[in-house]
Amino acid sequence: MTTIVDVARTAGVSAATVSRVLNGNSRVDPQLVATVERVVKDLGYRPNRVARSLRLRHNRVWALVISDVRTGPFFADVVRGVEDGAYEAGYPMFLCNADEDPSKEAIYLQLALAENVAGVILTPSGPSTDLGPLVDAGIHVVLADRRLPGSQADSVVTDNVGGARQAVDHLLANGYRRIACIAGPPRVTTGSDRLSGYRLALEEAGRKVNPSLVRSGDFREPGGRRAMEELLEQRPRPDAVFICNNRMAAGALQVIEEAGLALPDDIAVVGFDEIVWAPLLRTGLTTVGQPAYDLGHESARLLLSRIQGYSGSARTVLLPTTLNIRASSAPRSGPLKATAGPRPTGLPLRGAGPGRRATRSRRSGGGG
Amino acid sequence: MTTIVDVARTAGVSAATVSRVLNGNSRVDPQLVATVERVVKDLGYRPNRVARSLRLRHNRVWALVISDVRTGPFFADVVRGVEDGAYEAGYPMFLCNADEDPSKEAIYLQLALAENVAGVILTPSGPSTDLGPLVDAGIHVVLADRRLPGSQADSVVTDNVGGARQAVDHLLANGYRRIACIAGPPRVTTGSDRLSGYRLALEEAGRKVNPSLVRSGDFREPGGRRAMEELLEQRPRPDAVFICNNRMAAGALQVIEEAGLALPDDIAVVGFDEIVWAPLLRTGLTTVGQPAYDLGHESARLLLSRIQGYSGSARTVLLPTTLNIRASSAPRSGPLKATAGPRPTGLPLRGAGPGRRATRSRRSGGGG
DNA sequence: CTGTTAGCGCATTCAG
DNA sequence: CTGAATGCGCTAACAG
Repeated sequence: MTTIVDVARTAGVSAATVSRVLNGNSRVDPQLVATVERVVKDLGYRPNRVARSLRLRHNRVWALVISDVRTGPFFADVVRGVEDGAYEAGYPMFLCNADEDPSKEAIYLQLALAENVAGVILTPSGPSTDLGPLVDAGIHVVLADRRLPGSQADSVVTDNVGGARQAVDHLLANGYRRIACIAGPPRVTTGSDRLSGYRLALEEAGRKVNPSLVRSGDFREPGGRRAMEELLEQRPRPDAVFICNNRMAAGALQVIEEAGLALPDDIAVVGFDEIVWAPLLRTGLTTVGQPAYDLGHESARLLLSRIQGYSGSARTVLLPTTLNIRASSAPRSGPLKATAGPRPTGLPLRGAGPGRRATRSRRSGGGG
Repeated sequence: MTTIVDVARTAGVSAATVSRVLNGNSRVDPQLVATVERVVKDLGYRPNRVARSLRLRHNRVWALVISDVRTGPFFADVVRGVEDGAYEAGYPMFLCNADEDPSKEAIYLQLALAENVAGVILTPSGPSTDLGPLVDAGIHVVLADRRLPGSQADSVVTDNVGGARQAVDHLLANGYRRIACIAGPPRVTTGSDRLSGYRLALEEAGRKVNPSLVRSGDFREPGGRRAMEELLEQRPRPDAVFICNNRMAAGALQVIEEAGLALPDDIAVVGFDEIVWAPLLRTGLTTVGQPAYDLGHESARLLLSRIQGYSGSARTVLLPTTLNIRASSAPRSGPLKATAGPRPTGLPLRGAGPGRRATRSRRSGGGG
């Protein structure tokens, strides 16, 4: 391994001079600069980042602590957004899968501390995530995807309440009345916010929330399966279901198919998170799309601005969702058993075929 | 920030002693051990990993250099497999998206060098990837997913040749005769190996490869679209297509749908990479599944064994693929225009409906 | 068993 | 403008 002193020796200068030309923040005789640069090249010298970090007392690295890269395409896209931002800014990035496990998350946050990273982008595993030690150590933190009530960190989230509300509004408008919800885990804000949106939409429409139509999954396929199985046992059966993420949707759709039910006639479905395959499904799946890549990239941008010295109060970036309407939520056909509430409005009979692929976008507050 | 000397001082011992109790590789008076451990706890002392790495002259970190986390579920699963292995072994991991770009890959490999990482798991961007500097520096390298002909590194790959051959065999057996191929980029072995498998299957069946039925994409959706558009212009049209990864399959399926063609009657399809949504597609998609997570995890295992001192010659782990048969490749119906070759065998008429979901597994050599 | 000493590779004083 | 000296926080020699 060739060090800075090797370069200094063969260039006939001191290590300090080499350091100066390498970092270019000090005046050095152009002649020496040339010599040093040539020697650096000849010897293939690469500064040792570990030594540099020790000396500088800060480490040019970020840590990204998320739940799981595998979670549908969503987190993978977020990761890529962050990685691009980190790369552009010249920071490598630790990838840490906390896996919804607070203790694993804690271990990774301690790592961030021990590595003295420049910043952390974090998807908190729950409300008890403790940012204190990081903040005390002067390590910048940006929350991505999930809020952490009570914390003072910058955060970037999608409009979960608005997106969910829009989805349920859409189902109501299309004539569905017993709308179920497969919600996420309540301890994370993506879980609770989407459920809030569902509730809000129903309440605003003057209908009350039927607790037996709300099931809570864990954002994974088996949870979606279980929840859907339970919902299908309800009598009367729900005529629609809003599913709060794509992995649960995959599980739920399998159950629906195995039960021999058809979308949307037997049951309408709207999922959360857009997927490439949505239009290619047996019945095109209506989804609430999130700008996952942007979410990651925006988090990176906020982190970078903090690292570069911005010290205003905590910023919250709210990203809009998109409702991608497909056949799985087409207007209801058949008789309406006016279950409750008003609004037996004139409803179009089965308008949208599988070919319909309208996309509406809406920017909305209310992220809470 | 509290350092080892702070601990030493308040415990009334030397820094060396603190270091010894922390690393536990030397005998220390139990009484002192207790004192030190309590002080460590009281002060919330966390050893500085950067300083430790500098002193030890090796960094307890891995670098994972892959093409793109977002590439379908495949790389995300690989990443997770690696991450789990790294976590279990107590190593954090840099995530580096080389993005099929040799120069970006080179930058990340230099980073690995400058960070003096303990090991690198790499999906080479092409044949010119240079492992030399890493090897010279004593940094262990494991190749994952793609081979690097000429290198001496351990590698973990799936049986791309065998998987592709099996897919095409399956299409042949089901009566398809003009079987097209949307191949990956030839500079990576996953691209070339799958194409080889396609060729082998045809040749073994005594049919020759029609170059106008082979298109090469870039493993992404737009490439799949373009390739499929070109293939559909061929006259006579191909009656089946083998698509070498899932993102290209998504693009290709959209084109097929837009053209108003039905699977498998107008054209049969087999894709590479299993996806959760495959059984839920309009026509269930037959896929060649790869054990992506295992691939990552196995790579981690090989890397760890090297780090722990194993120094035998290069190992190659070949992982089996699985053919997941669904409706998109159901036995051909309709007349056979005996295009060429023998084998106008008696073929069953449209056996498998959408409900069929048989799965065959086959272990096979020939990874080349 | 424990403390003292030395240095990992680098950037930054402080003199010159 | 440049070089010598200093120390980031830690562990490994070496004495004691």
